[in-house]
Formats: sequence, structure tokens, C-alpha cells
Amino acid sequence: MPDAKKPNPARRNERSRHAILDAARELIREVGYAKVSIEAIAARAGVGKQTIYRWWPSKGAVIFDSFLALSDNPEQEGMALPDTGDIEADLKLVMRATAAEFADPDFEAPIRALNSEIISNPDLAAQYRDRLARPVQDAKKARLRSAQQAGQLAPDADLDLLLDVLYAPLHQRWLHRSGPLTAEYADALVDITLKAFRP
Amino acid sequence: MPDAKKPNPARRNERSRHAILDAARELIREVGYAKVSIEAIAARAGVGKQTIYRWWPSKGAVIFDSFLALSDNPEQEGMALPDTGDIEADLKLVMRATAAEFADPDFEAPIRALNSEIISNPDLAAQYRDRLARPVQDAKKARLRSAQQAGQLAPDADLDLLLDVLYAPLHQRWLHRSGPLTAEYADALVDITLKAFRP
Amino acid sequence: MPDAKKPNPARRNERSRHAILDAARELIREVGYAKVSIEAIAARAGVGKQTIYRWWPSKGAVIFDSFLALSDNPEQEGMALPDTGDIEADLKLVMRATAAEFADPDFEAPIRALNSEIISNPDLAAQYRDRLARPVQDAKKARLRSAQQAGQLAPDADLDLLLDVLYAPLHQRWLHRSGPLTAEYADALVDITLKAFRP
Amino acid sequence: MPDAKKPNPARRNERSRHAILDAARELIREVGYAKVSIEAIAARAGVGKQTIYRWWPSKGAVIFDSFLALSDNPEQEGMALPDTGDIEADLKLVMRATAAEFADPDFEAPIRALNSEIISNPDLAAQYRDRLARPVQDAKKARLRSAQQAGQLAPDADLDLLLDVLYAPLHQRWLHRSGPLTAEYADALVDITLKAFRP
DNA sequence: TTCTAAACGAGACGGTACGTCCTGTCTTACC
DNA sequence: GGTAAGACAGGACGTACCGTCTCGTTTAGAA
Repeated sequence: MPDAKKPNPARRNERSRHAILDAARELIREVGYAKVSIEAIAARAGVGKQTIYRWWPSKGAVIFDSFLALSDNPEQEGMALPDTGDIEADLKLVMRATAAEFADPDFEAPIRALNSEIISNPDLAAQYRDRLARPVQDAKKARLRSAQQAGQLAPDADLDLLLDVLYAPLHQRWLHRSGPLTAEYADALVDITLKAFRP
Repeated sequence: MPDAKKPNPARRNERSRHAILDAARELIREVGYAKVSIEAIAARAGVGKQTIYRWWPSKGAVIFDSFLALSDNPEQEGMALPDTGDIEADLKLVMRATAAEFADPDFEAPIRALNSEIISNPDLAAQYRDRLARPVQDAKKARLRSAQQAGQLAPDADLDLLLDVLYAPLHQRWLHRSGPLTAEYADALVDITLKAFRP
Repeated sequence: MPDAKKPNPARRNERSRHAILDAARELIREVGYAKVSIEAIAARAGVGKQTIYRWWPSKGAVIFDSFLALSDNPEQEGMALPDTGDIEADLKLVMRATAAEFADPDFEAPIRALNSEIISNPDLAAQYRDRLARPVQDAKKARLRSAQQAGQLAPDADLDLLLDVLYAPLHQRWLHRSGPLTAEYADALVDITLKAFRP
Repeated sequence: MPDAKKPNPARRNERSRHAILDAARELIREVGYAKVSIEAIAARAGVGKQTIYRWWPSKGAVIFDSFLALSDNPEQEGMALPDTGDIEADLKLVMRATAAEFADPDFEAPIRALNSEIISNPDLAAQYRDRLARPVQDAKKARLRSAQQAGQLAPDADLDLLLDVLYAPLHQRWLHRSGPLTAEYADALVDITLKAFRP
């Protein structure tokens, strides 16, 4: 086995780790993903470059971690979707909010950066699925299962497929800028999806 | 007005243009999008760097053009979808083929590169829509309209939305590697979509 | 033969070359040889690092060239030693001047740097001999030959050996700081040398 | 007064000290003086870097000590020069041996390293004089004094000067590689020196 | 057909960032 | 308290490309 020199995580300096992730987030906001350099992150964080290279394999990994750090803080709760008993109303509310979030310029740049990284880096894609996407997916499925039990969705509906059909068009339209993310579009997606998955 | 120096396209050397686009395509295949440099393209093409900078504004633009060059050759024909009269069968055929294409390793790297570029560069995204996506989209809509007239789809169905619902999940699953692109998945998407858009 | 990529000297930028050699000389004076970095030279000269690496193989070579640049300016003339007809007086004059020069703090650091470099780098040592030492050596031998013809030195005296015996002790005493470079010491060396090489 | 923290020499680990000096000597031989790093010495010696920094002020000091360690072992004896009663023969023997030693590739690199260090570091130069050069110098002077008493040298000859005139040319020719260190050259130096210092 | 202005290949330039190496300090755990 | 181990801030190394800028040398359209 090739002796990959692995630093000892026990001795890791938590202050440096935080400073690096903070600096990465700030720089992405200020100059955009493509122009962030490891050198700049190190300088901003008051840290030696080696300290970054010691703990992360690539720029993408650092930036990715700086996203994770944001999401890890909030405890799993609060992630639950609204449940008024009316699945159509609830989904439209959530879809409209999602559409609005994509339109927010503050979120735009970082999320595009994140997607760009995920597309070309399988490792980060795996982390993305496990640590960012799955928890959200699970929360959504919980709401859908509740709707299923209420007879609003077919009992044998494939919930993963349902979520793909519901969200992927919105996501792709945003990624490719192939059309505006209006409330109407969000509503139409909910309507179509429910029509397809109703009992 | 600042006289932006614009080279005279009439005097453009077609041999150089071709050599550059060929070199770009080869290099993407060999070393991956991120590691392709303009310097390497110029060297491989036997061309001065300035010749690239003269005609393209960025690396992304060169690479994007190298894709367009591929698609421009085949005349618009051959792009028409099969029409056996059975929309379900035709769509499943096309969707399975699309899924298989995504799984082909030779297509994988370049298409990911293309998507990565489009996500973060609005100009290229616009070109992508106009010159690559729209013709395909139109061909698909032609087949769907035929199905509409045959009474296999609702007369008032939003065909753009239908295509989003049909293709976006497949595309996203591939981009995020969130699951395998099986024939079953392709079929399920067709089934669900037709269920949603049937009369 | 290994394809050593050699830049084309015809296209060399003379302004950059000068700026680099000037910067090197200034930095040696200011911070000392050991602390001069190529990075600092490039920054001071307003030059890219690659421009240094393109034309010089090592830091030592740059610094060495910055010495040569000093010596190349003065035309070969003016290098002749005094010739009053009295070899003893002339040599003592020159030796005392040499001793004084070694004691000058402004010369000290650079010449030590130069010697340090020469000791460990055969290539630079060769250049040193050919371009710095030999011309001086020749001028000295010219004076000695004149003394030989005047009967003040043995006709068969080995002038190279004589110069070694005359200068090496002074040089070594300075290098090793094994004693003060006084006028008396200079005189004593001349006396002893003449005694050994008189007819 | 600033309390310069001085470690307690009494508690010094002799095994570590030896391992460090041995590693230093090995590395100089293997990769050359300039490329020896404290990090490499510590790794090779199986020692923490701090242990080196605690006991030596600089890389040069470590390397210098590794030379001293070699010379300290042999007790002062064996350092005496041969005394056959014939000063010319004895000096030629010693000078030829010295010339041969300089030509030995195994000695070459370390001695050049030592000289390089001495030239630019006054502290090490002082140590060199006191601990390495002086004992040798004294042994040589003892032999010369014996010759003086035998009437082979002028009674008032400055023996330090004599040794400078005898050895400095050889040493300089080797340092600057300005000529081959032949037996003839060694003999010529002895001849000339004796001629100058004979009664 | 000659002239002339452009586009061209080549590649040096001032720079930025890379990823590695080493420095000298500091911290941790062991003895 | 000295030690082996090694993380740390800092900074230089030598390399790769960036995008700009000359250099001659084609080359194509206007004279």
C-alpha cells in the first residue's frame, strides 16, 4: 500500500480550520468562485498555505466544506416541511420559496459555484448527496408520505421519482437560465406532478 | 466611443480555426476540461496564442465552439424524432437512447465540461440555448404536436413544460450522479409524464 | 541529445536584463548574499520571475553576472599597473591598495558572496577565472615582465607562481579572517616574494 | 536583562547529539552542503527538529560541529610533522600529501562546504581558527622552529608568514580551481618558500 | 502584378497562482 | 525537563499559464 502520509487529526488546530472556511466563504461572495485562489484564502485567514493543503485535497474541497459548515450548524429540526393537510398548497408554498431563493443574487453565485464543482468532481458529488441533499430529500419524503397516508397520493407512488419530477425542472431551468423562475412555473410543476402521482 | 479593435473576419485563416477547435476537442478528451490551457491548445494546433485571443474571448468560448462545430456539420435533418404513431413507444426509445448516451464515457467528460461552462457563464448559456438546445427542442416539440393531433396528449398541454418534466430529471440524475441511468428509469419518466399530460 | 529548450537571445529585453542585475547588486548590499531571493530580485526589478529563470540557471549565476556587469564597463585600459621602474615600490603600492580594498565594508559583503559562490560552483569558478581574474592577472604579469627585463626579477621566474605567492596569503588571510590586513603585512609579502624571485 | 533561555547542558542527550552530527556528515556527502536541510538532518537522525534548534544556532554550526567531532577524537598526537632533519624533504612530503588530500573526491565536497561556511560566518571562522587551524598551525611551527635551530631557516624568520606563503597558494588554487594540484606545484612552493626564508 | 496591411507562428514579457519544501516556533505526549 | 513527533505561520522555490506585446513571415485584396 502506498504510504499516504496522513496528518493526525487529533492535533488539528480548530482556530485555523474555522478561519480558512470563513475566509473561503467571504472570498466567494466578494470575487466569485472562479477567482478564489488558495493563496488568497490562506492570506485572508492568516494561515500558511501548507495548512490548507494538509487538510484539503483541492480548492473545490475547501469551498465545499465552507458550505457544509453553514449547513451543519442548524440542528436537524426546522428542516421539516409545512404540513397543513393540503399537499397541493404545501408543495406550492415550498416550490415558490425555492424559486425565490434561486432568484436571490446573494445565493446565486455560491450555489452556481457549488453545482459547477459537483458536476466535475465525483468525490464532492458524493459528499453533496450524503451531507446536503439527502437530509433535505428525507424531510420532503416525510411530508409526501404523510400525504400518501391521507390518500392524496397513490399508495404505490415512487416518492424519489416524484421529487425528481417536481424539482429537477426548476433546478435545470435555473442552471441553464432557460426561462424565468416564476410562481406560475412553480405552481404548474406542482399541478402536473400531483396529476401524475394522484391515486 | 472606444474603438474596440475588431479583426476582419474575411481574412480569417480557416485552417487555423479548424486546427484550434480540433485541438481543443482532443485535449478535453485527453486531460479533462479543467486542465486544458489555451497555451496547450495553441501548441497542439501549431498556432500562435494571439490567434486564439484574436477570435475568442475566453477558454470557455473556444471549447464551446469546438462543440458547436461538431453539431453544425450535420444538416438539420436526421434530427427528427421517430414517429411510429405510438408516442409512448417513441418516447421510450428516445429516452433510453439519451440515457445510454449519458453513460457513454466518451461523451461524459465533454458534456460535463460543457455544462460546467454553461452554469457559470451566461453568455455561453445563451449561445447554448440558441444554437444547441433550441433545434433539438423544436424537433421534439414537432413529434409531440403530432401526438397531440393524434389525441394522445391533451390539446392544451404545455409542450415546453412537458419536455422539462420528461428530460430534466434524467439530466439532473446524471449531473449529480444521484442514481443510475437505467432503461427502467427512462421508461418510468415517460410513463409518469404521459400520465400527467394525457387528455 | 536532451532537447534543452533554449530561449532566443536575439529577442532578449535589454532593459529587463539591466534591471535584474541592478536589483541583484542593490539587494546584496542591503540584505547580504544569503538573504537575497530570486523573488526579491524580480520584485525589485519589476520583472517576472520567469524572465530570470529563462536566462540564468541559478541565483548564483545572476549574482555573479551582476559582478561581471560592473567589470565589463571599464574598457580594458586603466587596468595597467603603475610602472615607475621600481618594482618593489610599485608592488607595495598595489598590495597596500588591495589590502585596503578588502577592508572596505562596502566591498566586503559582495566579494565574500562572490567567493562563496565560486567555491561551490565550478561553472561560476570557470567564468570567474576567464572574465574577472585572467584580465587582472595579465595586467599584473605585464608589469612583472617589465621588471624581468629590467633585471629586477630572475629571467626564468615563473610569474604565475610569483603572483600566487604574492596574493594568495593576503586573500586567504582576508577570507579566513586569520589576521589584520595591515600595510606591514602587505609590505612583508612583497619583500619575501621579491627575495624569492630576485635573480 | 532579557533572560535568554539556556537549556541545561548537563541533561543533554549524548545519543541524540551523536546521531545529529553523523546524519549531518552523511547528508553532506550524499547531497552536498547547499541541499542539506535541518529537517533532513532531524529525520535522518531520528530526532525532533527542536532538539537541533535547542543546541545549535544555525545549520552552519551543526555542520561545522560535525567536522570538529571528526578532528576531536584523535588525540593531539599523530599531528606532529615528520622530522628527518631535512626541512626541504619533510616539507615536500607534507605538501604533496596535502595536495593529494585536496584532490580526493571524498574530502572535496565537505571541505568546500566548510570553507564556504567560514567565509560568510565570522563566528564559525573564529571557531575554525581556534579549534581546527591553530593546532595544525602549531604543529607545523614546531617543525619549522626545529629547522630554524638547525640553521636551515633564518633565525628571525616570521614563521606565521612562512606558513602563509607556503600553504595559501595551494589552498587558493584548490578553492578557485585555477590549476592542477600537482606534486611539481607543491615542490615549487617549498623551493620558493625556502629560498625566501633561508638564512 | 505589385504593393501593403492584416493575420499569422513564434515566443518574450510582467504577472498570478500553483503545490512543494523548509524555516524556526509552538504544542502535545512520553519518559 | 529533555525529548520525538509534528502542526503551525510564513515565505521562497521553480513551474505553468495568463493575457499582452513585439517580432519577422506569409497572404490576400486593393491599386
